[in-house]
Amino acid sequence: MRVGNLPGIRRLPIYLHILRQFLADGVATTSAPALGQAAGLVASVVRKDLEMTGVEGTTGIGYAVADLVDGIETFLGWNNPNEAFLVGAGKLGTTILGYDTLRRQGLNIIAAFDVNPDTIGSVIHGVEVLPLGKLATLPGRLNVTLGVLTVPDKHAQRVADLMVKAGITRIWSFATPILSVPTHVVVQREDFSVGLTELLMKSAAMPKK
Amino acid sequence: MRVGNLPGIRRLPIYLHILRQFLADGVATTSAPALGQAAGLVASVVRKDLEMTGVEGTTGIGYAVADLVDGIETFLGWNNPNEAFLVGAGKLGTTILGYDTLRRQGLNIIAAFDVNPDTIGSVIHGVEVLPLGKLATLPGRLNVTLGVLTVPDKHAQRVADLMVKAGITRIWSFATPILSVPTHVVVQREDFSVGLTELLMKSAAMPKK
DNA sequence: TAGATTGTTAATCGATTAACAATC
DNA sequence: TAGATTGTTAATCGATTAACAATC
Repeated sequence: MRVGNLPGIRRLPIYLHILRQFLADGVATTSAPALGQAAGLVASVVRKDLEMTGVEGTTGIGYAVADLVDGIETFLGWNNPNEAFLVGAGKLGTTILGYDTLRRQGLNIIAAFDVNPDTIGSVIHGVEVLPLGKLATLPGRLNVTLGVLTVPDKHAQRVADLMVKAGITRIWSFATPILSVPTHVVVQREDFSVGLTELLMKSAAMPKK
Repeated sequence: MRVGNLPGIRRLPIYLHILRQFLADGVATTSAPALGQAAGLVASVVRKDLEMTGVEGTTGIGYAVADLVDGIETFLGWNNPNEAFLVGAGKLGTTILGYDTLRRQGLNIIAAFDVNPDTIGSVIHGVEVLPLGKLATLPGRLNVTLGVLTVPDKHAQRVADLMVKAGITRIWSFATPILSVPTHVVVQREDFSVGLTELLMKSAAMPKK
């Protein structure tokens, strides 16, 4: 469960955005100082981060932008998306299903589950909504171990239990409760308020202009 | 722009969730070891984090749950929400406007802006949608410096420029591009893919069961 | 008193930054 | 050759963890 250099991994998507912009602008070669400039980081940290991906630069010249884009995407697993189930096809679930970008960022939702008879059987953004009951057997049958949890808070733990029982070992949760799961299951909790809080704290620490 | 102990600040909302659960369960007193247990952290880190908030415990006993809830909320600024404008009342913007929890987490959106004639004038989850043109003067008039950016990626930079010109100094952006802004403006970029990537990396690093 | 826990200091660990030889 | 940049090592910085005296 130890992941090498998480802060560095978090910066990779940022480089990717910048590099894609470079590609679009016809820039074929870049350098650690140039990327750092664009990302607001010093060159050393950029070099260390890029080293993770295994992409090599040329001394005195820099890096090929296309190599970096490809290398980062491969390292992040973005050009080999993971099949996933989404549980809870309500408002938030629908937003996620319609968020095309995620498909290019490692996530391929192949089915959704819900308890609402009105939504069961419908197709949301190309994904069919199945009755929650089917969750028990489908992950095992299709060998899917990644689940997106977008049910209301009060059902989160109960549904998480169902997911775990069905063989889901990786849960990306958008519900607020802290879920308790067996040790072999990894939960990533998405908490909007963290980013907002960070923003408020940072601006409070800013020198008044 | 230096913020003391950002990792610690990020953990505070987690404690808060656990503590609220304790309150609901009628638990009046807790301790660093107990909180650490629930959050998956060692007691020392919990004590250090709680120290930030200024809440004091009692040697040999622990902390009063209600004190901690109040102390953390106050420290995070959650019981004194910041007035904000939202720009881009599309799908994502609508989801944010309907996300009640944020109101209890420091965000009070008082108006939204859009260019779509169909949505202008409508009221989404209690918030009126105004024409984008009004953005130029309203922040200054109402002394609002916090803005939520939920426009499509291709308009993000242009709209950010408008926000900055209007006096917004804190931008919470849900658009993917890296925005360039003057140094007195703080941008917090919300990137869904970061959490997902973290989950995939963590589970890849897990021992196979 | 015995057990538990705080607040705080010191030790450890990991990430950031600076520096520089090698090289295009 | 002169300028620039990589890859890597060493120095610095900050966060995590362990330890413990004070105290309820």
